[in-house]
Amino acid sequence: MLTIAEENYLKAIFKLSNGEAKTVSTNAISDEMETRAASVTDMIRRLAEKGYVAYEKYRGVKLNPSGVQTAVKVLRKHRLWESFLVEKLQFSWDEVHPIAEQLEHIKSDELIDKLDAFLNYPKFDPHGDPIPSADGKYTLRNQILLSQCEKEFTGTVVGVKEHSKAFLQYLDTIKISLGTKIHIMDKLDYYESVKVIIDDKTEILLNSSATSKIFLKPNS
Amino acid sequence: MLTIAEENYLKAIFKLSNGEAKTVSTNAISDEMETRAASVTDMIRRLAEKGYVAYEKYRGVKLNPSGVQTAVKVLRKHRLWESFLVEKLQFSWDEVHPIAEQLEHIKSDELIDKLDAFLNYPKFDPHGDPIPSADGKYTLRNQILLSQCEKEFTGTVVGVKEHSKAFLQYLDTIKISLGTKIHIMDKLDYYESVKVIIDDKTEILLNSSATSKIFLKPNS
DNA sequence: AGATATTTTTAGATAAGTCTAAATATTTAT
DNA sequence: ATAAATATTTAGACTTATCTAAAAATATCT
Repeated sequence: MLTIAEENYLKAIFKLSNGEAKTVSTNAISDEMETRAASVTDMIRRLAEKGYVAYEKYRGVKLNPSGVQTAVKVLRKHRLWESFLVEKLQFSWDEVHPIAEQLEHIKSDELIDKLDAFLNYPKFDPHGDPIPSADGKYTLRNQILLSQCEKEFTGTVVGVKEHSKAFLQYLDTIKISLGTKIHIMDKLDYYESVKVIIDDKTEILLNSSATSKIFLKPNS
Repeated sequence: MLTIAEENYLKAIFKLSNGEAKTVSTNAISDEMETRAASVTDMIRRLAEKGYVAYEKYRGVKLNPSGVQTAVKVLRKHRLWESFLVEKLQFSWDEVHPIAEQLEHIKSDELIDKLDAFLNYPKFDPHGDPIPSADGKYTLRNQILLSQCEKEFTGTVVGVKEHSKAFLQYLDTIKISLGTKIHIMDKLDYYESVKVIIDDKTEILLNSSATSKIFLKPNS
């Protein structure tokens, strides 16, 4: 049985390899997890012994199938719990991440499947991330970062890349949430700023720290 | 911040001292927690240093107010989660204990209070145990063990003392659950057996291993 | 009260997970 | 292609939570 720390490392490696079996460096993991590189090396050796990752000294680490499976399951749990917190307990989307970080490590397949059913098998969580089904499958949506959209593009917010309270509250204050319609009026050179209209109403200037974290789906 | 192990020790001490500030022995704790006495001594020293318990070498341990408060809070969480699992996720009462043992250690006051509200502030959990409110108060019901009832007594099942799957499934097979009416027809000497009628229908012989674990409330 | 039994504590070990500091390997830049 | 910079690993230490075996304290029994 995996420990919480082991699950968190697998989750981080999965995140850094974008879900694929890409090689990830020790430093990238230590950055992501806010630990020291030496700790990462230790843990990776343990995970390699248990067969969850393929590891070559100085060459980085790659998830094995069992590692991918575990990471996806933790992600499924995290996102289902976030959905529960928002849908059933009236939490706002900026409050749920740290609580779900704890809940995602509860061990019970029956629990997570019943929770899934209780929530009516949601496909996406409150931040727009896809929720893997019990068999580990999930669909990546047709989405594009706001920062990569052209002038005159119109789309709907379907996800965010960062889940920090600060960022999500900023989005709240400028009235951006999942489902918000965004039209790009202009792209400025100044700090890669983008002038947009929100829900056909408010005109606002967004800089790259926002536009690089907002996913849009093209409007039909 | 308390670790899971520390919370579990406080919970065990609370249970053994029947909620009161009674002194508990090292061995009693090691029995309850299925660890060795030496481990208990270690942990108790740590809890004493942090102020949760009063400890005198060779004389046992007693919860301080902060220890009682912590234990009650863990109990509140355990019982609310059990209620959630049964009421909302359709678990049966014999499945929820081990899952709640995990969930009771999730740290978030807001979570537990919102869960309480979502469940509509239940007073008792699926095993009939009282659920402490947010301020730590809870009511002990007027209840008596079946084994201590006289002949001709009639009462309603309001709680069970043991939460193991085996025991609860046994109660299921003999059609005893919370709310079941029980009338005592006779008390036999043989293994302290008791002859009862269940819900005015089924006559059955219960031995002490059952009667010492079933709480009844007198019928009016 | 003294011998024996029981309980509790101490001492030393182990595993997980982390750290710092130093050593080593790899990459980059001239 | 070699020196400098960067990345990674090793070595050794610490904390938490556990264990076993031995020592010490307390309780029990005649």
